[in-house]
Amino acid sequence: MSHDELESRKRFEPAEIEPRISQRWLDSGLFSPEPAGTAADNYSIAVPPPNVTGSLHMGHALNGAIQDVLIRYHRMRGLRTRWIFGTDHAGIATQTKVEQALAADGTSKEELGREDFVARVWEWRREHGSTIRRQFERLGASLDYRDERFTLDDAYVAAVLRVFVALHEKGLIYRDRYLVNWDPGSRSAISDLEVVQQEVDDVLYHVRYDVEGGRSVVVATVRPETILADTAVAVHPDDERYRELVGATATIPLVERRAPVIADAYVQPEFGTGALKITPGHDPNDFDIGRRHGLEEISVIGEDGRMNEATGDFAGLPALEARERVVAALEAEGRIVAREPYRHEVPVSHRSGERIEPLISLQWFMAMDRLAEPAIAAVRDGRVRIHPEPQRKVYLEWMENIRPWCISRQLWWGHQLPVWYRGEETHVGTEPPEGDGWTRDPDVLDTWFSSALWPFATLGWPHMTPALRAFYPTDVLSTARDILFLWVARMIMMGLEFLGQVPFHDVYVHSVIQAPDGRRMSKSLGTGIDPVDEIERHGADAVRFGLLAMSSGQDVRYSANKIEQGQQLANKLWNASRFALLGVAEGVEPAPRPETLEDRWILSRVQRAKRMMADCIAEFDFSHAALGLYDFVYGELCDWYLEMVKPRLYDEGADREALSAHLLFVLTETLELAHPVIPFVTEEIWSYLPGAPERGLLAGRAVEGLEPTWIDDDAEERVGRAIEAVRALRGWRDGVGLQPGQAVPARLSAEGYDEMREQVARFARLDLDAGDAEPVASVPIPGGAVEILPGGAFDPGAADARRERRRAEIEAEIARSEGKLANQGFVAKAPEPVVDAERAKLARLRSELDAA
RNA sequence: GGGCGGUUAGCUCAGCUGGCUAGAGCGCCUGCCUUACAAGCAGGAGGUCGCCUGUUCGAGUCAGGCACCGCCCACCA
Repeated sequence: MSHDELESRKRFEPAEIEPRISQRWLDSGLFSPEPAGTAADNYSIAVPPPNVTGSLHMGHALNGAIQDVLIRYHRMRGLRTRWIFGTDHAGIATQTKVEQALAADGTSKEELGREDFVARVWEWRREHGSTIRRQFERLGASLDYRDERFTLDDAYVAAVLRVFVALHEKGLIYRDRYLVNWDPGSRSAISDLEVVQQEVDDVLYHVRYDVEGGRSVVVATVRPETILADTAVAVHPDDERYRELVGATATIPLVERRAPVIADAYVQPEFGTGALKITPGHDPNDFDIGRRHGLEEISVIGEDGRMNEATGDFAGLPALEARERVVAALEAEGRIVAREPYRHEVPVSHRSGERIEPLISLQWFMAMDRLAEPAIAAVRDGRVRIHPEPQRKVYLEWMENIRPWCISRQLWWGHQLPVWYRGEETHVGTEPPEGDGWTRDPDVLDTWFSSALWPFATLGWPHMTPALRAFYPTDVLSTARDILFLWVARMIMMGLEFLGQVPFHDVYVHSVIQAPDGRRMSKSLGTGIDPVDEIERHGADAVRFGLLAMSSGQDVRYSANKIEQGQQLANKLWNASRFALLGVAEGVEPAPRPETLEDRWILSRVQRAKRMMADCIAEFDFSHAALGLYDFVYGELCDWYLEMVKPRLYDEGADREALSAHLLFVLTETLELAHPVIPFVTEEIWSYLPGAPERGLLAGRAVEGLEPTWIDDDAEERVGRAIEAVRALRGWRDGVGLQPGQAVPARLSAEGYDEMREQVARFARLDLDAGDAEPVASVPIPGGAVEILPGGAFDPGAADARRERRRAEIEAEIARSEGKLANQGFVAKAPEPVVDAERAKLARLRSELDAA
């Protein structure tokens, strides 16, 4: 780490530095603390486990940056900190991916058989499962990579089965024939949450059914093929038109089935014909109506999406083809009364994109209401805080209307149900039953079932391990909004049920990053931006900073220039550090040794910045944390303090020891402040600080909180005033055409510049020892003015014009202020401090006008 | 259909419990290669805060309505 090397590295080059720093962190073991103590003393976060076959997208990168800020910040507060890492087996997603690979090889999972197929998926995981881990490393995420978990680890499987069996014993998990969302794409049932609505154009057919006594009724439907499964016709109880028909028997066309005309308030008299065909076997509403009226539940469409053997001539046809044939047959009988184009929303599988086929199926369900109750209470009473606030309401709303969860999936990749059958017997247990002739239920559990156990199954539950004691409950759960119900709510329920404690104290729901044009970022739309590419281009610090800076309580558009801003910050800090490190006296260690007003000022400003950071982190306000850091580094440290310090630092004759110590101290505090946001550049700079090798990694440093005695209002006021004066003077100089380098003879006639006189003169290039000639111009500054003396080569016309413009502005503002103060309502009703402030402002403006 | 959020400079966004002469970054204009950084420095232009009503001494900030935009939830054939 030689002086020369530092001298030559004029830019921060993330590509060459980051891998090295990353390796040092990994080798240090810092991210893998020994479990000790209890969760109350420690800090932990369980990462939302990415899909094992996945790769890093913007959501991961943002969430990674957020969690890493929290983790690094708390680790640097000296807490034993663990960020639990692992991946999710992601049932459908992974199975689909491997199936596609098999198809490309000209084979299929059926050809392989279940056992070989599952072996293939494990192989796939060995090959592709570490991508996302390496990508998180590149981001600088200080996850515990040494203790990686997978939701199909043996121990994890044991936890899942135990939970299943326990809930079954409590009667909360049960098997039922029920209408489920059947996804013909993955050929599995899926849960309500995996269904999305999609708008399609359909035809609404009006079909005439015969009713006994030579009467008839016309119903409207978009799915004529389900007529074959109709078991009733329903009308509204108050519908005068059909009053006579209620209780009569209708005949279902084509199948000639006798079916009652029933009255049910669900029917909307205004829609269509006001009469509704009832198909309990293939429609969720009809299913409910059917159960209310004790109707038969007939299935005509099978799990393959084709008409089943009960449909006679139609058997074997895909439902859509059957529709045309059914319509043709109805047409032949003259039963199609009308057809109208109809645009509506239909349920579609989120996974496969195929249209959901509601059908009755024997599946396993979990009753949710009893589990939801304590999970609602935990959020209501604040044991779990959800940020930002609106999400809390969304959570409660959903939980209060929770419905049973279909947990069985007809897949091969996942946790196979711990259920065995033999004839009429059913055995549910963590161990297979005794005796012969048992077959295990082939179904696996919904992936989210195992994810629900994540915060404790990763820590060794059901055993009370040191890790579980040390890190459960975790502190924060940070996630995207789309899995608040799918995952977060279920973790709270399971945590409370099995551990008796909430799984985390705070839930932070972060922004969704949209494409720059406001559309969703997605591969298929071509709107995705790969965070790894961005890391390569700009560095991990830049990407972290940028994502944090653009995040907020709501969705945001991706902003490339925030990433660039982050890169600039890293580079700025790097160069500011070079300046300090190359300029300080040899052999001096960092220590607070303020000698001058500006030394006190910067010390005070650093404390303010630390307070800002602490507040922002406590409020999950990451964009202000990042931008506040930027402001401090640019607007205070670099623009002013480093510039103010230069003459002293460059004065070879002076004793620079105190200044050097203080400068290094300020740098140290800045690095500590910045590290959670931009860990790489700060760690790199840290390694150059005198005495750094003995102090180890910055990432592992336990940092003091802010020191309140260093907050110095007096220094802030005085230096602040000098800064304002310099700005005014620079603006004036520029406005009157003075060359930047040219000194101007001037006289300072303003209050409060005792210690700052020389600095102001230097920054504004004033020659303050220019005698006592009559001034030719005057520049107002706080507390008075700077009078410009003859001899400066400036444009007097421009100066006058500028002065006039300024005077006009001030006069306008004075008029406004006077008007306000003349208003009796204002003086009488506004709070006293506000009125006083207004009076002070008016006085200030008047003196400014005098000076101008 | 219900709920939530947004609409502030050319762009992306800040503006907490009402007191603002409305800010930042980028972009733009002007001037500077000033011995940390030209991926830099200094200065500057640029906004009737979506629209309408109201509350108030005072509204970007609060209330009501309207108009767009986005998201979530929901079983109208």
